[in-house]
Amino acid sequence: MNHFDFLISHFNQKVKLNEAEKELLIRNFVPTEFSKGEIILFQGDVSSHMRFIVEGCVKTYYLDEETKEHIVHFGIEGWWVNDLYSYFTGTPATLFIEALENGIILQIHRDTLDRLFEESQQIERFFRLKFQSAYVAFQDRTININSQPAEQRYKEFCEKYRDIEQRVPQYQLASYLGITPEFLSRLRKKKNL
Amino acid sequence: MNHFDFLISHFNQKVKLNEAEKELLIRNFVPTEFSKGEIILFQGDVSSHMRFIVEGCVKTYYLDEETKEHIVHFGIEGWWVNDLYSYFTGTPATLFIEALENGIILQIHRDTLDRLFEESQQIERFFRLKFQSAYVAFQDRTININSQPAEQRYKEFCEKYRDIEQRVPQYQLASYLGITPEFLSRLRKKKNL
DNA sequence: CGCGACGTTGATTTGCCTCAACGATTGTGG
DNA sequence: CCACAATCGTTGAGGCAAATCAACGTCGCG
Repeated sequence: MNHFDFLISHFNQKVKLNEAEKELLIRNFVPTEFSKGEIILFQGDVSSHMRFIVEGCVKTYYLDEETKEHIVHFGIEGWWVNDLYSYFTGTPATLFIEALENGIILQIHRDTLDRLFEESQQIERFFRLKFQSAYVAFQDRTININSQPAEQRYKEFCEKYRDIEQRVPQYQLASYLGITPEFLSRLRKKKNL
Repeated sequence: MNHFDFLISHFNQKVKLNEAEKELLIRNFVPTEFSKGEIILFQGDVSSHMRFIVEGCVKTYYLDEETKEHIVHFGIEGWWVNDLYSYFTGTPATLFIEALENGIILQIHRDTLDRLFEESQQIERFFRLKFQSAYVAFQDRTININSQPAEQRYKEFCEKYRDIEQRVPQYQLASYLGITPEFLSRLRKKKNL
């Protein structure tokens, strides 16, 4: 499947696009390759694109006191990645986005996307629905973090994102879960007995 | 100011409504009174309305193992309150919404609102923008919880929501901050020395 | 007045962190 | 193809933030 077919079928899971709208997407989303270790968005830069992962794996994180890495999200094929805060407000990003594998994203500039919204309510609707789910996922996560001990959170992550758990190093998973690599190691040990 | 003027000026902070659109809001939002202690949304029910607080103060929370209360949000005049997860997906709510004071909300049924979206792109846009900010606020909060100790979180809450801090009992604030009332008490004591 | 809701305080426990050291694996240049 | 470094996971000892449990003071209210 080519990149745009993937993008379009992704849209069609939420809304119904006509041919003209498909054309709009094809003409305005730009494919970009990235390689392992490459930083796609820098903290401090303004994020002015929406980015859809066609292939590969990325992490989104921020630095604590300029040193310690806190992972906020992972992303793989079929996910959108961004510092939405920066994208929406035009302020400098607090998050980095970095490639964990080689891959390809489709991206579109905010100005272009806003123009598409004027031309197609279906496209605007898609993003409304998308932001809704993103919100819901975050609410879920916040509830989870506050009410579950680390062990439970780890277990649920494995069930929910087996595909991601396999692809990222353990210390980064620990960072996502909000614990130290050492502690995660102890949890895993206990579990396997 | 009457309820609808308040609602309309709230919309106009984000989009530009014409007279017909204002009429749509006035005709389709329904004012409802609630009194202190009343439960506006029950866990287990499906949330099928968007709710805008015109007056009063509410808390949104869930129960942990059917016993312990975890507060997710507070809300006062000018805020929207909901279990968006339930609203978006039509599944039973995980959250309760309960009044901390007497007050009034304006509410609209999901089916009605979806119909308004068909009639007015401005109204749909307003909600897209609204969900964007809601998302951003949640991201901010998640980052905050993971990287700051309780003391710092308390301090920031007081600065940011002085109006709320004054209106809710201390043990509920503790719940929102993710700490025990006892520990919050110790923090406050330390602070005042 | 007396009861229940709320805040405070002390003693103890615990979940998770920090620091430090040590294998195992991978990759890279000589 | 080996040697060495770097990267990653594991293990142990000790420490700290915050929880738990229990008791007590203080309001406001029926």
